[in-house]
Amino acid sequence: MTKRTDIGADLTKNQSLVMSALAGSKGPMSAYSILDEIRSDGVRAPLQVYRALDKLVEFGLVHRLESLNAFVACQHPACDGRKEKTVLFTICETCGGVQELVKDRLSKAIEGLARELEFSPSKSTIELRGMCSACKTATEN
Amino acid sequence: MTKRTDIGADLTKNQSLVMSALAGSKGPMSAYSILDEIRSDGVRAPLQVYRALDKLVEFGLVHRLESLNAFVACQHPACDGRKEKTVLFTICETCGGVQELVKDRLSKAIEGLARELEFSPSKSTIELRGMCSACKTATEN
DNA sequence: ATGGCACATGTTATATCGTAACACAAACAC
DNA sequence: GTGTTTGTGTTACGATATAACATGTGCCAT
Ligand SMILES: [Zn+2]
Ligand SMILES: [Zn+2]
Ligand SMILES: [Zn+2]
Ligand SMILES: [Zn+2]
Repeated sequence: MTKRTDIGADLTKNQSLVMSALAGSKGPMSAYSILDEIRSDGVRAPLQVYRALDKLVEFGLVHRLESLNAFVACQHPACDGRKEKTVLFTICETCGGVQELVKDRLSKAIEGLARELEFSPSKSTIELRGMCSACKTATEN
Repeated sequence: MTKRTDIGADLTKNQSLVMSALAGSKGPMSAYSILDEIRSDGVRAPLQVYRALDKLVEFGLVHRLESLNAFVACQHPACDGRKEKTVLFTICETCGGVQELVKDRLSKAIEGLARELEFSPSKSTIELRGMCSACKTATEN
């Protein structure tokens, strides 16, 4: 009961439930809001959700947004699996929308910096908070 | 009792206490560990610490590390005041050391990306977790 | 087959991080 | 003085995350 090479395939029961909740959500979800969604499926305790999230993050199917204490389903085809890439998130504080990006120039800049500092990153967090283009045009009414 | 144009000058009592605790610490501190440090000075409740931290962050004297839920005194002369620059933190998971950097290449990459996406950032969070050079050489014994 | 192992699960209790709501005091503007 | 802003103090609570312990389930080496 494990393989996971296909997106969403062969997850355990709790992992599937958490994944579905996230995949069905427009924006990021907190662990507790995920729990509320899947209580009806028999999940009762926060720990069950956190454990599933840990695995999903490890698999690269879910990302944690540190500045929100929340989680999103991976939107980026290039994350495919646990390959460590430098991912950036934009988070619109008006509509709550999150966009996930991998940009070569940015990755290069980070890698170069790490080399220069002789710092070995195991994980990078890059989050931009602000206003997305859609909300901006909506405000200019 | 406010001016703050000089580092650390003219902070309120609670702000000074929090600032001193942070300045005297080698690494980042959680709000509650700051509270423990300054209980002896008459600060009793978390809210007093959080309020002081909010102001200190606003002044640019303190930064919040989102991936740690903790705070550090600003190490970077160029942060001088509340000027919004793109700051990056390296966080060593072995020794707990934090380094704060402002790098032009990185700032440019972020700015370019934001322009390209028509995203208007109000705040950026860039944190690299990993192992610092000192801990690496210490491990290669 | 059976005992051992790895891994997922279930459950209770607790730790840690952060804020709402209300009251009061000091500084300042007019 | 009176109103306004800003900092403060206190209680209570909400939100996020983990410790500790017990159970179940598939796998597989002996
Ligand atoms: Zn992704
Ligand atoms: Zn938006
Ligand atoms: Zn700084
Ligand atoms: Zn180190």
